[in-house]
Amino acid sequence: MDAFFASAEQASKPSLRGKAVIVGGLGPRGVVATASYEARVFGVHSAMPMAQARRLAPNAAYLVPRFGFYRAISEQVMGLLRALSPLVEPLSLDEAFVDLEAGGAAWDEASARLAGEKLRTDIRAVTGLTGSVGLAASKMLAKIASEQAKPDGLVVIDPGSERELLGPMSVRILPGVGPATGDHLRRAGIHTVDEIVEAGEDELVRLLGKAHGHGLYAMALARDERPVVAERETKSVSVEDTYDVDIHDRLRVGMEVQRLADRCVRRLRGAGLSGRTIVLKVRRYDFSTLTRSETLRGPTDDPAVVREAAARLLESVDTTGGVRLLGVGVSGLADYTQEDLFAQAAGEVGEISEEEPGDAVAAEGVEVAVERRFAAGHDVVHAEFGHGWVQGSGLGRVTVRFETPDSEPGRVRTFRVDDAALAVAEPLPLVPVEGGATGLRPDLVSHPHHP
DNA sequence: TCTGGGGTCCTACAGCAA
DNA sequence: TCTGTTGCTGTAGGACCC
Repeated sequence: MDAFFASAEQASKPSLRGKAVIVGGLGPRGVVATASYEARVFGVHSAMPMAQARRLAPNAAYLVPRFGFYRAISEQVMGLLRALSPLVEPLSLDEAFVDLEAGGAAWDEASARLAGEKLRTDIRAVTGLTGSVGLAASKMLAKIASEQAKPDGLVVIDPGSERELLGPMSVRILPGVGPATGDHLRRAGIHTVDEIVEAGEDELVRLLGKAHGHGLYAMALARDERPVVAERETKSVSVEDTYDVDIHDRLRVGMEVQRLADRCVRRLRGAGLSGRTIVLKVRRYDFSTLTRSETLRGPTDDPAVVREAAARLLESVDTTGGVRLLGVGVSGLADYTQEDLFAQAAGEVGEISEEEPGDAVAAEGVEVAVERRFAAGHDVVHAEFGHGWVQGSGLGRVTVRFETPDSEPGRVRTFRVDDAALAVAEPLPLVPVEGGATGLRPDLVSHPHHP
């Protein structure tokens, strides 16, 4: 999908179409998740600190991501992909590999092109958004092709033309070559894919180590036999928070770790998993990051056990100077809980403390909590004016723009945050669906409502 | 106002066992 | 019995990806 989060927001909010839209964390330490193409003109791109984005594009619309909304759209698209082949490997909410041959959906270039164009048409019809398709003989090349196809295009890499295409390109297009490896290669005088080939496999292994060296050399020769894998097992579950300001108080650090442990266990249990290894992650004031881990005798999904392990791990960490991030994770997963049978028999399995919004309210005050409820970009409904979205909030006020995916750009009105006529609402489907049925997940859908 | 959150994979090293 | 090799497990860190 093209600029997925930003495009979904533009489709949802007519007044943002054709405008610079930036989706990401809005706090003082947020980063950009997705910038619309209009915002990219200003130099804004993914992973850029939000503060820098605001300097580059002060007049853009800044929105918080709505993952539930994106997930619903993603599931529609993944459904279309699975109709092409059972071998679909999602990489993220907005990207997937499809083995067209395995699905019998394509057997040569012409049939592949046809399937790709039909897919693009279907994506547009079902979601109202544009997607791009890359067609090639391997995952690496399909990925490169889809990058070239963006936005709203289709690119085929003909079998036989791969080496010629790849040769002059930067090493950075190869999967697994990021900033660090890119620098490493550059210092060795290797800038292009051709220069990797010239350097030879032995030299690459010497520079980058065994796995990476062999792998990259193969990629440079356009040799990529990695299969499309439909189901991959989860290997770890983790949660982490970056705090708006560093935490210095050791007691507070301990409390945060407990909350993260609970959140992590909630996710673990939600997935029906348990795990043996507990990991604590600490990022300090100077951005230095360290992890501490402990492996238990057997897998657990007991919040008390995870909390205690995390607390023990914290004891070995020096937090003087302050911490900016804390995280708790569990790996060594099993899909059953062989676990603490003794504790269970004794009825000692801990309870997970109740949801945190409550805690946050207590800690930060009602004003902030209410403003958080009306987060920028989220949908609301007003008894008199109908469906809209929060354009901004602060000082006890919420500014709402009243419009829906299929309306004209709407008008803006401001309310008090405690206005009884104003309530949080679910996103509306981007494409009107006949017969009352809707394409979105039932729990994300509310009824169209016009002011 | 520098730098999110959720993952995966690889490497290196220590300790232990065969 | 001592020594060296190998392989596995646990731990820590780093790179990369979206």
